[in-house]
Amino acid sequence: MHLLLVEDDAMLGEAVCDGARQGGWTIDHVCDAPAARLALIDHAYAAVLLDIGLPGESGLSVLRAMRGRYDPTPVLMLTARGQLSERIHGLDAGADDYIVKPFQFDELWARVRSVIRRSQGRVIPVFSHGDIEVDRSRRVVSKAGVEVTLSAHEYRTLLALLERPGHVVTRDHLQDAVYGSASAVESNTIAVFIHQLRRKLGDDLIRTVHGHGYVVGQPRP
Amino acid sequence: MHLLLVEDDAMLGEAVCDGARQGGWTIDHVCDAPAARLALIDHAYAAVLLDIGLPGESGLSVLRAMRGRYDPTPVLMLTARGQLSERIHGLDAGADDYIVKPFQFDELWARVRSVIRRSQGRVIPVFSHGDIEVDRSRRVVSKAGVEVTLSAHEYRTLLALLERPGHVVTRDHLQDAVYGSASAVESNTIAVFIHQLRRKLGDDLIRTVHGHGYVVGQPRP
DNA sequence: CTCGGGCTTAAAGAGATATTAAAAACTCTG
DNA sequence: CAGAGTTTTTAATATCTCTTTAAGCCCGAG
Repeated sequence: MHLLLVEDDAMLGEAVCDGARQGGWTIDHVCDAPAARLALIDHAYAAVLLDIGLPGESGLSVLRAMRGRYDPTPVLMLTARGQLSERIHGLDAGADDYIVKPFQFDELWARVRSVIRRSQGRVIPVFSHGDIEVDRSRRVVSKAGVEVTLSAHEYRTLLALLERPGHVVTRDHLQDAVYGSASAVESNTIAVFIHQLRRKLGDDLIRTVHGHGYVVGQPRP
Repeated sequence: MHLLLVEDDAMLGEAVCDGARQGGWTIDHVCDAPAARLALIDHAYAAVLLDIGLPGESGLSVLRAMRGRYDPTPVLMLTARGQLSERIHGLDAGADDYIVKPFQFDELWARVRSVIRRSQGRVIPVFSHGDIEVDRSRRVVSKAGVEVTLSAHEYRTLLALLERPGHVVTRDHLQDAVYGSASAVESNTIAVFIHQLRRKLGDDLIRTVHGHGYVVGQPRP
């Protein structure tokens, strides 16, 4: 079981990571919202432990982005004492539970187990389109049952497209998905990734919409 | 039959070890949770005698870690009188039985025999992948029926990989598996162990996933 | 037909991983 | 307790993969 911890306090973060590993989980730790975004694109986690009070971009916006693209991964908010409105906003935005800092670790793990258990009914998404399948929990992509290896950037590009089948995804959006919103790249990297994806997965999967971007999905009538 | 005793009280520990040897068992004795973790990775024991009230990290977390990775080794908790909640948590976390300190040795051995007998039905895992076999109870690895000798660190690295076939295991996770969570090593030790494993077991077993870690492929169906 | 966006390619630059070999730390044995 | 043999760590180098760049070609829209 893979968890994601989004927490800027290094001490607390380390402690939570240790605890998680002792509990038999594996856990990734990121310190800010942009990193969290990228991690969530890369993997399907069993649950996310999300500090709301992040420096810069708030944890809430990460949560909103997740729910905006129908990512059902359970989210447990970590909030500071007294921030009642944060909690309300969080639950409103689709968090599954919250715990107030400072907390007992035992309680934290109990809540994590609880949100995971409650989410068992939900399906962990395995994107598929035609003979292409993406298992996000293993980070494995296959075509006609044969495993295909993708680089990190190729994988992120593909996921960003598969998340909205039938919708045109702009180059800018893809750039965000690959590099985070602080996109500092020039040149035609996205075009190159698209080209690699087509080479590895076949020309039919990704259609280009001239002047707009790319689509995965049924040809529009 | 091999037992593991996790107990910080030196006197009691010695006494239990003596008793076990007289009873025809062999027994390893460790004094804290991290040591217990490592011992459990190294060997498959017939049973674990686990003191819950350890200094530092609780015995419960050891138990949870075991069950978290589906280690079916029977666990007999040693608890102090009156710690009812500990006992409940322990059984909850997957302990097989408990005994209250101070105890009669006769009763202890009766309970040990009992949990071992009850566990006979369970399967002691023998990992295998292709022509590679790992017998955890004997700590023996063989390739195509020929025994291969691995050093302690190589063995731990291999087990950490085999525990999640088909999943990418990060370098950090391997580091934890080899050194415990207080990983204080620099340099590329993990890379070296992987290299040795490939040399001894063949290049096909462990695949590297660039930027993520290593995978042992799913056993061919 | 022309223009601009899109595609393809190859190669340089980064970054990650593999491979060594030797030093340091253990272990075992006499 | 010393010395031989092993394991573990370090570190430097080599190799490989991924990423980015840039230049030229192709194609669609107007």
